[in-house]
Amino acid sequence: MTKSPSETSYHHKDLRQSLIKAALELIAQKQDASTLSLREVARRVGVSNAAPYRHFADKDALLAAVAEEGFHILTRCLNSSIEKASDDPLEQLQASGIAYVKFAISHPSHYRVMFSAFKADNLCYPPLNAAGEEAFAVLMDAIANGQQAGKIQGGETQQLAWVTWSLVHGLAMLLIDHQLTITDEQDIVSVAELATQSLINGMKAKTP
Amino acid sequence: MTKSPSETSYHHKDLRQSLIKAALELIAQKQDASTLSLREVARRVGVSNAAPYRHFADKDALLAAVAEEGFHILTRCLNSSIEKASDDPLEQLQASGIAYVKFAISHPSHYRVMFSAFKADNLCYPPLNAAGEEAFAVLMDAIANGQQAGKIQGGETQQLAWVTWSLVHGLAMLLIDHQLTITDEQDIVSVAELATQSLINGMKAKTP
DNA sequence: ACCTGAACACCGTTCAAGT
DNA sequence: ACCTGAACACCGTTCAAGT
Repeated sequence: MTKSPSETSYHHKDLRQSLIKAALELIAQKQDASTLSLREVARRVGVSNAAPYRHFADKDALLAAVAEEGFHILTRCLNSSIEKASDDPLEQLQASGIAYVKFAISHPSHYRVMFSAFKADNLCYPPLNAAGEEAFAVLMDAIANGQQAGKIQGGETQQLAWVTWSLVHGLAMLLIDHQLTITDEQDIVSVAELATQSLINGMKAKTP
Repeated sequence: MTKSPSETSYHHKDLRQSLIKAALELIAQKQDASTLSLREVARRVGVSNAAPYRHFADKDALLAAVAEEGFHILTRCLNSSIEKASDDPLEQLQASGIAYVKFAISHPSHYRVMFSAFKADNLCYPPLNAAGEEAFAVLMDAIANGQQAGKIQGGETQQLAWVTWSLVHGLAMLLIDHQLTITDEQDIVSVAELATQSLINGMKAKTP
């Protein structure tokens, strides 16, 4: 009986993917992702301290891969919330904003890693950049739809999308870091509704 | 000539205050405050690794003191922006929002330390909590003034303040972390104006 | 080609010992 | 009372050496 390479303590089928998976599992268990160590990830996979360096340039590169995965999941959450909403572009925009906040509070540590890894001006991790822009594009498209339907004020679509992103990102961060005195899940959704409702109201096209 | 205690390599006049000051200086120099080490702070003050532990329980306690100082400065910035504004409560609210974002981008590392240290539900550092609430109270008062003047919709003042805080905090964080493709100082102010203008517009009392 | 073992330069933190 | 020196248990990262 010769063991297959994947069963020995030596070769792994795909150590790269195993490391990302282990990092995700450890991050999900922690309330503070900054305490995650590369050695800890290696230990969980059952590999030496140095092994990850065959697949990632450094710790940041692994976290970038983890962040990329997070943006893909976020994009799916946002798209699915829009599909579930009505045909009204304004309701779609609000639904995606609420879904955004819900995603963040459901995966707090993962969300923090996403936003400590993602830099719009940094071209070190192109797939991460693409994943981040893909998620942002959902918000931006929702606003563009509202503008084309004449329900949102015209003009700088990108700037309005930045403003919307700021609102949901800020609320998400304050909630994740326990900087608002809210704990009840329903109260969180209420504030998210008030926030998105207020901003969208303020961005509405002026009815003649 | 006997040297005074403050001049020997041994006693300091006020090592506690010197450590906070050194930490602030080091943080101001760094773009990433998470790389700040306690040993580095001790080295800059010219004291042993263990010395800080006579004045702070641990590294977090020093960072809490640094964060507290940050919230005091922020409070002064917000109040001063309101004093400079017109009598209109809505303009005062917008001015404080813009001042908030300007403070954050002027002291990015300090701002990050403030929001990684401050926890509304954590009573470990009461002075930090008080300083954080003091800054938040400026925003909340501005909104309450707008409500009393009949210019902002009535109801949950605290929730509206949370929403406003979310907007400026989110914009601040996205700017600090270079997640928006803006670098020009004037463009930043433009977005901050658009953001605060849009939200305030959406929170306005309905004119009969 | 892929991984290990051992090493280097750092941490945060503790504690006996010095003044 | 306040600080030092040395130690402990951790890191991230590198590199010769193993398979």
